[in-house]
Amino acid sequence: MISSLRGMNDILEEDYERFTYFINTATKIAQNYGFHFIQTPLLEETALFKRSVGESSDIVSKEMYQFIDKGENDVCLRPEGTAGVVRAFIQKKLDKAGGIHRFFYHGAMFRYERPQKGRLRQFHQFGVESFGVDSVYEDATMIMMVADILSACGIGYRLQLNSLGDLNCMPPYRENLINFVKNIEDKICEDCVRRVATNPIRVLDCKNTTCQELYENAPKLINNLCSGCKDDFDTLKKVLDKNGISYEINTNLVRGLDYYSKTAFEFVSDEIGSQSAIAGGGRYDRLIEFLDGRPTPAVGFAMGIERLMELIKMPESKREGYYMGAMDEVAVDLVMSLAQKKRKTDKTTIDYKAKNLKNHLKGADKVNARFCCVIGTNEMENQTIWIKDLENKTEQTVFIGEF
RNA sequence: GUGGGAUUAGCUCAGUUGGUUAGAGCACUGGUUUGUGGUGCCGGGGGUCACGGGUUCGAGCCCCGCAUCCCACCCCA
Repeated sequence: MISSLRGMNDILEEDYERFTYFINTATKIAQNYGFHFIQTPLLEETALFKRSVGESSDIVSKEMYQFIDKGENDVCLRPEGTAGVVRAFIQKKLDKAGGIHRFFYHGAMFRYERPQKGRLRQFHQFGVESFGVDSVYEDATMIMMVADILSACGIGYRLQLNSLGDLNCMPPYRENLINFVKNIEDKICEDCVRRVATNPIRVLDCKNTTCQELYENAPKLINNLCSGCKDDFDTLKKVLDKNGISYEINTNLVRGLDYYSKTAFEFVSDEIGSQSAIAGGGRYDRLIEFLDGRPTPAVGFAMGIERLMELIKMPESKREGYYMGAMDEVAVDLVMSLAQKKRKTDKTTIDYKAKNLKNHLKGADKVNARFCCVIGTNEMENQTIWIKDLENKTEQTVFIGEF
């Protein structure tokens, strides 16, 4: 037997229902916020992700499905969604056109990681990107949109907030932190030593308790923001307060992708194990110019659909459509052609075997049909069809011409 | 990539110190004295016990390997 590759799942039946329900719910909300769908390729030039996500990140340095194609292009399956959307934005010259452009997308992403609960090699994200708005109110809008989507799906969450600063305040802070950590380098764990070289900010959320104690007195970026970043962060908190969104400040919250600045946020769930981040995002004002576009402010987020799947509360499924069957062999052909007509307007299920009424009612119930329609010898004689409404438990017999 | 646990029917799981033909519930399927379901009763099909080796007179059970899933690290949605 051939099975699917490790970390790559089929989505069908119940899972597909949930998956679609989520996409539909999130799509409706994104549209209400004025966003438009964008679809970009699954395969992109490898350089796109090296430049946007950053070569120092684990995602790019060891988790990409990368290969040389038959035209000798260095390509890879997308490990995240933002880079492709930004590439499309620039390629369509929307950066030069100016104005505001708001997009949402959903689709498969690929990362070669060791799978566990909530972590797959092929997984799906729903994401949103906004270009051309530098107001921090847009950041608040992003957060409220995520909150709306999660609430609409009945999903509980905690929201964590941080500011990563900008070009004015981040680089000096970074130096500061590196100096602080270098002084205690002989006491920190191996991972942290490595982080100082690759992504120093990440030492702050090391899980090692010894490290945590050592970092307690480390400088915090939130206390070293420049006035612009501080004002924005204060405004963001104020807007969220006014709109009833509760949050906690997590000074150790660092986005793993290099392109983020200023606002960073993460929605976490306590119900799904260690892969607890269900949505994450923030501002990335410098990414468009990194990718050779005209400097354009931007902010976005992505949600991991598989991580949400088991948390989604689905509405109860309602009886729908028709079930049709014959109680006598001679009626099967008639049932078939009537059902074919019915399918033009309604969901219709046919049973091709002649059965007694009880079995047909059971069958109608099994497919969750609203109406059970049956033709037997009596009906054949009178050219009628017997219909039972399985919800109201009412019955009627109508002429075939009126069905 | 590192460490730990699990794997028996479609699903959830029993299976005694190694001993005849491996079980249950649900699901599926058929029947059920004259044409009324979701909720009665009776029957039926379905297992290379994940896979590959080994020990043994004999392995679902013990040993080794491997795959997948789960958990933690790591990373992140």
